[in-house]
Amino acid sequence: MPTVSSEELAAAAGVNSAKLRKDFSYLGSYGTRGVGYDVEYLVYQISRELGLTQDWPVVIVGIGNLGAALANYGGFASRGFRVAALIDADPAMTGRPVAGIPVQHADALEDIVRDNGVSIGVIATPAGAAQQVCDRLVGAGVTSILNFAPTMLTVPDGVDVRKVDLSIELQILAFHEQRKAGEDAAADDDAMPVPTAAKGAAAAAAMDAADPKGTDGEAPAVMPA
Amino acid sequence: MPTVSSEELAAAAGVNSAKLRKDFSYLGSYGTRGVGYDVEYLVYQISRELGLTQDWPVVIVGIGNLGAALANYGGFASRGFRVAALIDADPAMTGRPVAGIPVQHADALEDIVRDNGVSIGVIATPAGAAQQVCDRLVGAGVTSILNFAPTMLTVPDGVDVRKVDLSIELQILAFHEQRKAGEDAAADDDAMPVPTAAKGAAAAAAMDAADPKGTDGEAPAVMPA
DNA sequence: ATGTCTTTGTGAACGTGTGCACAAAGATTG
DNA sequence: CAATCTTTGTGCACACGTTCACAAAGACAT
Repeated sequence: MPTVSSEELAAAAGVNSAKLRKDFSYLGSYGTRGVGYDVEYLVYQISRELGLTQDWPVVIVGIGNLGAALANYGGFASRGFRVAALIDADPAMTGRPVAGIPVQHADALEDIVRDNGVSIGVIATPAGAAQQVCDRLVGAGVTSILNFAPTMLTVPDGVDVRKVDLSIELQILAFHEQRKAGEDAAADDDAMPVPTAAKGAAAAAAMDAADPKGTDGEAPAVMPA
Repeated sequence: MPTVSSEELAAAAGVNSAKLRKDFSYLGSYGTRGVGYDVEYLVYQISRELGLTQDWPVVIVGIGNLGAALANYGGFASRGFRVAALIDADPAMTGRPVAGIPVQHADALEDIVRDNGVSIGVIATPAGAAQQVCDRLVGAGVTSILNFAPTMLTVPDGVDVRKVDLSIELQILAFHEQRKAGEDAAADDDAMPVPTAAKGAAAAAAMDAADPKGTDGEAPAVMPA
C-alpha cells in the first residue's frame, strides 16, 4: 500500500508538517501512526471534502480571448468542472465552436442555466456588461459567480462572488521588484515593516474606493493615469 | 481640498477603520487630524509605495487565447505596466499584431528582454514549455515571473514567481457551493471548523504533491480523474 | 508476546495581526 | 484667543493561526 508521511508531504508542499497534520485532522483520522497516510484514500477524502468528486456544470459568459482561454483550460475538467455552455452576446459568435463547444446566444442564458442546473457562472465579458450578466445569472438561479471583468459586482445575500484581477498579481510582483531595486538606496524609508505593508490590501482597496468620496460631493477623479 | 476620512474609506472598502489608519501610518503621517486625508496626496503616496508611478515593461510569452487576453487587458496600462513585447514560439504568429503589438519569435527572447530592460515576465504558454521559457527569461535577466501555466516553476534564489491557477478560484466557489447545499443535511460532519478548512491550502497543495511520493518508489498515479 | 521504532494527533506556547479605545493634534467657531 | 469638535495615530488587549513538542498508537522485528 503506497503511503506518505506528513513530513514528506510538508516538504513537497513547502509547509510545516504539524500544520499539515492538523489540517488533515479536521477531515478525520485517516493516517496510521508509524506509517503515514494511505495515498489513495487520502486523495479521495480530500477530493470529496473539496467537492472535487462532484460534477459542477459551469457556464462561461463572454467568449472573447479570455472566455475562449477559459473554455480551453485543461485544469477545469480534471477538477470536476464541466463547461455546460458558452454564451456570448455577439450574434456572429453564435454556433461557432470554441473548445469543441458551440457558442450560444445570450438570449438563451436563463434557459441554459435552468436546463443544466448550473449553479456556478463565469463572467468574462467587458466591464460594462458584467453587472447585467450577473443579474441575469443570479435571476436564473446561479449562486456562485467567478468574475473576471474589472468591476465590482453587486449581488443579493446568499450569492458568492469571487473577483479575479489579472493585474493584482502583477502589482504584487512589481512591489517586490521595487523593493529589490531599492534595497541599495533604502536608507530613508527603513521604518516600514514589509510583511504588513505587503499584506496591506486595505490600502489598495481604499485607493480604489477613494475616488468618489471627496467631501465636497464632487468626484475629483484623481486616479493615477 | 477634497478629503476622505478613514471611516468613509473603511466603509467603502469593507475593512476596519483602525486597521486602515494603521496601514496608512506605515507610509507616514499624511492625514490631518479633525479633517482626514487629502485624497490626491494620498492616492499619490500609495501609488508611489506600490510602484504604480514607475513604468514596468513586461513581456508576455505564449500568445494563445490567454496571452492575447492578457495583451488586451486594459487594467495593465492604467497600473503602470507596459507590454514591451509579445513572444510566441509559433513562426506563423510572428509579425501578426495582437492588441496592436506585433508578435515576435521566441528566438529573440533574450534580446527583447535585454533591450527593453524587462524585469517582469508573464508566462502564458502550455505547461510543457513553461519551465524552459522561465529559464530563458531568468537567464536574460528577468527577476519576477507571473506564471499562468499549470506547472510549478523552479527558479534560482532572488527570482519571484507567482502562479495563477484559474481553476483554484472555481474550486473555492465549488467548496462554498457544496457547503450551501449540504447545510440542510449537515448532521454528520459538523465538527469541522469552516474557516480553517477553507484556508487549508496546505491540504490542496499536499494533494497535488501526494502523487509521486509513494513510499514504494513507484508513482501510483492516483490523482482524481 | 514483548520491545523498539516510526509517525500521528493534539495540548500548549508563541508570534502575529486585528480591533478597541483614547490621548494628541489641529481645524473651526464664537 | 479660548473652547469645542472632529479625526488621526497608536498603546494595549485580545484572538487567531502557526509551530513546537510529546504522549499515544500502531507496525514491525525478534
